[in-house]
Amino acid sequence: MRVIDHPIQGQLVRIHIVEAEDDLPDYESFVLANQDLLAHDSETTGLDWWNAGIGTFRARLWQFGNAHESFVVPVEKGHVFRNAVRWALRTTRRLIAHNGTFDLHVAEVCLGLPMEELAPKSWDTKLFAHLCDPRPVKEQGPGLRLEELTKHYICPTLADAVKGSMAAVAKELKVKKDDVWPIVPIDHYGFNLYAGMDPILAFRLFEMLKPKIPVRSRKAGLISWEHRLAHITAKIERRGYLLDSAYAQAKSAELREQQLKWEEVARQEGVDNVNSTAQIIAALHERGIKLTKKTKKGNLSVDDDVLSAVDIPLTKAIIHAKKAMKWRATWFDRALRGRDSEGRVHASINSCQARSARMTISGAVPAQTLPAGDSYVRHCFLADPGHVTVSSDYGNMELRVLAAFSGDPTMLDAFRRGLDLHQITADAAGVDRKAGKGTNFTVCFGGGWKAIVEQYGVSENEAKKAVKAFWETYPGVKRLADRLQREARRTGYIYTGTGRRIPVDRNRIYAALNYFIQSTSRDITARALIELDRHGYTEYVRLPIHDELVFSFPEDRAVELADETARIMEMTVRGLLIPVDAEIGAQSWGSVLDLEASKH
DNA sequence: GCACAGCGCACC
DNA sequence: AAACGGTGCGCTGTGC
Repeated sequence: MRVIDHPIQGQLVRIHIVEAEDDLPDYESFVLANQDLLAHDSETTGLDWWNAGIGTFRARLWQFGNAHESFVVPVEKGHVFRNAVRWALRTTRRLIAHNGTFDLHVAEVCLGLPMEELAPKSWDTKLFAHLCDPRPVKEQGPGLRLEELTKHYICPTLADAVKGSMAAVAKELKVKKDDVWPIVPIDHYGFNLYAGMDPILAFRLFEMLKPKIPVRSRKAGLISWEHRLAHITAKIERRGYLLDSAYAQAKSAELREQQLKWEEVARQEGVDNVNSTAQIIAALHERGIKLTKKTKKGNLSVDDDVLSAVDIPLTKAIIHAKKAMKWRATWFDRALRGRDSEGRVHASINSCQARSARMTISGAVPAQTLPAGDSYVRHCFLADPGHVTVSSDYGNMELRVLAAFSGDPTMLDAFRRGLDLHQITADAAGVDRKAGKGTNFTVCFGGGWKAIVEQYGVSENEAKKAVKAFWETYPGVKRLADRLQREARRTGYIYTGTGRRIPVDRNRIYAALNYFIQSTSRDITARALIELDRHGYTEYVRLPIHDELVFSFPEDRAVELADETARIMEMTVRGLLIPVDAEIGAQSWGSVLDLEASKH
């Protein structure tokens, strides 16, 4: 057994490195003495846990610890060590981990411990951190990553030292940071320090964060609620989504051809690299074209809007080449790269991520950003063999949430009687429906007339009229917005109906209404996932996308299952129904879009 | 050679 | 008085 003593704010903590079987009795004593509550973490060769079966992914170390002491076990050294870890995970009554969903995947595929066994007794410090303060570092928050939280809540220098230790290892081994994990020697000091410190920090964070969770959030049961949700999204990740590899490969090749063709045109027109804004600006200036639109940082912008307005072969070539590249790389190639041995792709679902607690979905299926306008990309995602895709979405979710919580009579009446809310806004302002719709959405986002002009191409005059009319037509919304802004100004926070506390920046008080609407909507979708899980439907869920759930149902029961799940998803909020519409497609996700399009 | 900021763009 | 909210990712160019 090797020992590393390392200071945390002047106090030494001890990391025990298990090297041989002889070291296991001490480790076992430690686990037994701490079996009521232990933090754990795993170090692996990468993040692609779904490749454990084909041997390209494996667990290397597993660590257990409390606030003062940890043990690092070399699971890759053989079954004796794997068994020792499996035993500890089973014996411990309560497990703490940071972003523990990942470790649950690893425990399942590398140790054969079902997620269903460990999840109910697991606490995730990332969820605790989010309930305390969801803001990322770049928005003056503590962040949600372990290093960031360590820096904010425990010790800034320690966070840098631990993070730096792996950076130093990468440098020493002359590889990129991301490539160090599979090759770093199992007994490397920096690696062991990094690994052994993790559970100690997670344990301390847990102790630190638990009392900081707002009383209202705790009383509302948000802690267990978020954990249940995280375990459901982990099961969705585990199931994965069947990829139509032949289709994806064909489309990737097709787009590559288009990309090369248009890049060649751009080259002949004087732009070697279509992704270089600098080259594009230079080429346009050479042609005497004046650019005026600026980026956020004040530089000249050459986005799609700007380029589309200049009708010459060069801009056309740039637009087409960039789009072909983006679609190929971001959708098809990414999905193909992420396939497991059965041709399925596994999204990474952060169940509680944005300031509003909205989920984010990244990795091989960036579900939330797949092109929605046409079915070209979504065709590559398939329901299981013999299944069909069903997409169930909430109708006007955010506006209904706004109506329900504001209690505004006009808005409530419109939804109850099935009237056209966008037209109501439009009529009140004396503008067309497009401007009315733009106003309804933009106000929900906290925007003003300028934003409506920008995004919906409405005239300045009309936009101003529409915003004024909005607030006059829906006085209940005004009252809700005012109340939330007052609360935010007074306390720095708003609370949602589910007991969630959301920080509101002083210089963006107007965002309070949007945070409320967005977060409440997220919680309605989250509630649906929890209820569906309770009824045993999670195996059919492929993805949650804000106000929509995508299912794979057996074809012969699709109608029945679509209906049952839609009824479970539906929710009445303060007397107003948030309805769900289930669209049944063929096997591919894209087919749902095609069928919808053919109806209209 | 790598990390990071900035940009542009896909979505709700 | 007015105020556009929330994301992830591929690429370039810059700075270390």
